[in-house]
Amino acid sequence: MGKQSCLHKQKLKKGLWSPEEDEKLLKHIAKYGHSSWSSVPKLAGLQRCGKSCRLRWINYLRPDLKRGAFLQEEEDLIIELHAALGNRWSQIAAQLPGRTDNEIKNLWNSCIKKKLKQKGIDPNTHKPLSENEGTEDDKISSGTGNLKQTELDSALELMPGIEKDSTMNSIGHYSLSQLGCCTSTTILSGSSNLLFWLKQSNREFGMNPELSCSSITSATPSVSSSNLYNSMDLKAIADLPYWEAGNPNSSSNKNCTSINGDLCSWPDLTAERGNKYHLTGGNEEMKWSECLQSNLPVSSLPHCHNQPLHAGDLKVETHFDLESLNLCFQNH
DNA sequence: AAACGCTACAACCGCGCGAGG
DNA sequence: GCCTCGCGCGGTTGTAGCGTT
Repeated sequence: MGKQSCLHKQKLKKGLWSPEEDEKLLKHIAKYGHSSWSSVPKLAGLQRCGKSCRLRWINYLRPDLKRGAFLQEEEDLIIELHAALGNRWSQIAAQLPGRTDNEIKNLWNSCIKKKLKQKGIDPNTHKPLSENEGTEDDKISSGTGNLKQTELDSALELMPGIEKDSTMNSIGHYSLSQLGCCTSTTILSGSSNLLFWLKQSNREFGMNPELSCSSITSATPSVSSSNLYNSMDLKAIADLPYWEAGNPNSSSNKNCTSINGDLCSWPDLTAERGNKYHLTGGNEEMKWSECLQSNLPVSSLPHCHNQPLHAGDLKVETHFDLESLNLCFQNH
């Protein structure tokens, strides 16, 4: 039997919140904060459960909420993020400042789904409705919040020099959203190499220094919003020879990607790749979508320093060989 | 004016997970 | 290792408001 609803524990009020209740909750949180939601109703003098108070605060009363209709740009971003993340509403919401997961979920179910269907696009797969077969079977069953196999396959298509092997599976898809700029981290199980790549869809570049892993010790590799990309073509950071997993802080092997404290670095592959994967850019303007489709040497691509990033501008996917990742965590 | 249907939004519910005892 | 508790997430249901008949 599942847990009982908090409303069963005692006679608590359900349904819509009155202005008086809102005021009580607002006053209480303004004065004392909400360190423990379970104690909020009692202290605030509300006949509600803590869960209900939390929901009311997050979805309605929070001062940083953006009210009003969604902009077209926001809808576009939601569709884009949903294609990458699926129904991970909280992760999607984290990319839209002032919007709640509930709000986005409602918009999706009541509006966006319908619009996509009208355009002949399956809202679940983001593919034309006619191509919709076997999607359930494509899902990978292990791990947390997995990519669909089809998503993994299409992502791997973006990886120059990477050939998918039969043991390569997505086992986890973790949010970087709390960091503001990036959307996801994926951990690959069974892949032989440590892989990084960045893809951005339909937006121009604007990013700057240094990929950084700021929470490697918490088993959720992530990218700091404050120090991002040294050069734009992170898709080139792929298919590295191996990762010096046993000693991530060592700089002895310059050909390895390494994690050194908060800094994640990668080798200049110029020599090995005949300039194809050179990580420093040129001065030309180019859209990322064009980069992905081009075979241009990366060195001819723009090098954008100190340009502002906006939520949703980037999709960063960081792929780790699981075994190496575990070793890394042990070493921290 | 009343009944009905539709839509968008608010709120609830069950579950999983992690922390702490 | 087990249990309890609190939190957060995603799915689902409830409800208010509006338009149509």
